[in-house]
Amino acid sequence: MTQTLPKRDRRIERTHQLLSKALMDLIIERGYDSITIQDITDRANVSRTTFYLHFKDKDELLFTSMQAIYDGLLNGHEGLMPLDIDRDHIENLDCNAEDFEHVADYADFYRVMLSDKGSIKFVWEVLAYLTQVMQPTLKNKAKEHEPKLPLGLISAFLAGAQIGVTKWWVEDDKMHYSPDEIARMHFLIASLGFRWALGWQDDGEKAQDAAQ
Amino acid sequence: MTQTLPKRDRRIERTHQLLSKALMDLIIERGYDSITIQDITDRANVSRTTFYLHFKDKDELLFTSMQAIYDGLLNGHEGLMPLDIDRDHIENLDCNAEDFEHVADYADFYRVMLSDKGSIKFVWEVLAYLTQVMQPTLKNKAKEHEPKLPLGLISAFLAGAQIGVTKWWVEDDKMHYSPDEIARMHFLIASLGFRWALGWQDDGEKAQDAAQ
DNA sequence: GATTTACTGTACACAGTGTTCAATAACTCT
DNA sequence: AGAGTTATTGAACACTGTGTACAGTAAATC
Repeated sequence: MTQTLPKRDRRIERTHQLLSKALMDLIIERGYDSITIQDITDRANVSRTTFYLHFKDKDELLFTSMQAIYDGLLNGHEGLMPLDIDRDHIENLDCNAEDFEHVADYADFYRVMLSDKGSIKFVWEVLAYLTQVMQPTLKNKAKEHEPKLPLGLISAFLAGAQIGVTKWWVEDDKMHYSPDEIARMHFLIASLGFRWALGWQDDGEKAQDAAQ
Repeated sequence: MTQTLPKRDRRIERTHQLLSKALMDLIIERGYDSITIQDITDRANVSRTTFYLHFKDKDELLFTSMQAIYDGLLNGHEGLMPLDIDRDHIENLDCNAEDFEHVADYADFYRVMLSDKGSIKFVWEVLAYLTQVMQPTLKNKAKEHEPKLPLGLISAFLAGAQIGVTKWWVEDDKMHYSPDEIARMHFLIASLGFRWALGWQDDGEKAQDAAQ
């Protein structure tokens, strides 16, 4: 699977690592947008010319740097989610606990990137990632019953909500809750709705009537 | 209420309008980030020096320009929401139809601003706006029953979800659904959860057991 | 009509981008 | 270990955009 391509020059590997590390550190220290290429190469002890030999711009470095991390996450998801359809629905969709653990691991990074000092491309990338990751699960679920809303809308809703909750968690809640707790809470409100979250279940029928 | 302050110079009014209009048009044509001050002043037929006489930077112009629009929206919300606690819960929280109508009115603008070519500060501004707007309603609701989750988390969840749905609506759905339809769908999944949206209600108890 | 104030064009220093080039250092491969 | 390849380097360059200063002009207010 991990093909050993024409053996990459060690210098390339080193440069990539140095630049990645420098970027990540700088993001945490000062935010993304204000960082210049010069800042990155200075920190990495690499020539600015070298940077352009490898990357088109800051964004390309960022996304390349994220790739490794996200590959790991995605594999985790793919290993768990779409296949065991017969398991309990609840546990099956609850695997986003991994997402929140991942956020906890890189908390400083996400706190910045999900703030004014972050990058909009990054936010939408995360949104797209979340959407994509839940797609197979939703499709499987949809086979069992007739969905009442378009799947695209459902995944857009859930992905957006997850970003909102994540931002709240790292920013306002200061990660007071554990990854497991926040994952559980997110899962509960996502699956049962704010009606449940606010503490009343009695008038569920009313709302469903309103659906027509 | 609309206090007639020391009577603002007509030239100031005119410059503000010209710059606002130019910025909005340019955003729709080319996206936000790539626009320069020079672009704006060229389009507005105003000197670049004049720009700096009024605004610190592009962001300041953007948010000033948005203010008027959002003031109107907020007044709509405040007039409708927090006061009539005794009305049906469902209709009471369904007033975000206004939000989607507003998005429909400025669809081209939102399609850009909620894309890679948008502005991250704008996105978080909208998120904060949505959060703030639903706060009083949630607090009122919370008085009636004991909330099962922190109110901050609930509003973060709902605000994020609304942005996700809005982005999906203008971008992927190409606004095939009407504002009313999308508002209704959003409200339904928000209040009843994805479990309902996917078409099964039978195991609601299971999930609630999982809450402890 | 006098006075105040906003607008204008030009000019400047500055910061960051993206590319070129020839010299040098470090790696790979046999 | 040596030949050949390739990455890195620093200096230089043109270019774009920012933000400020200033003095002259136009257009408001009163």
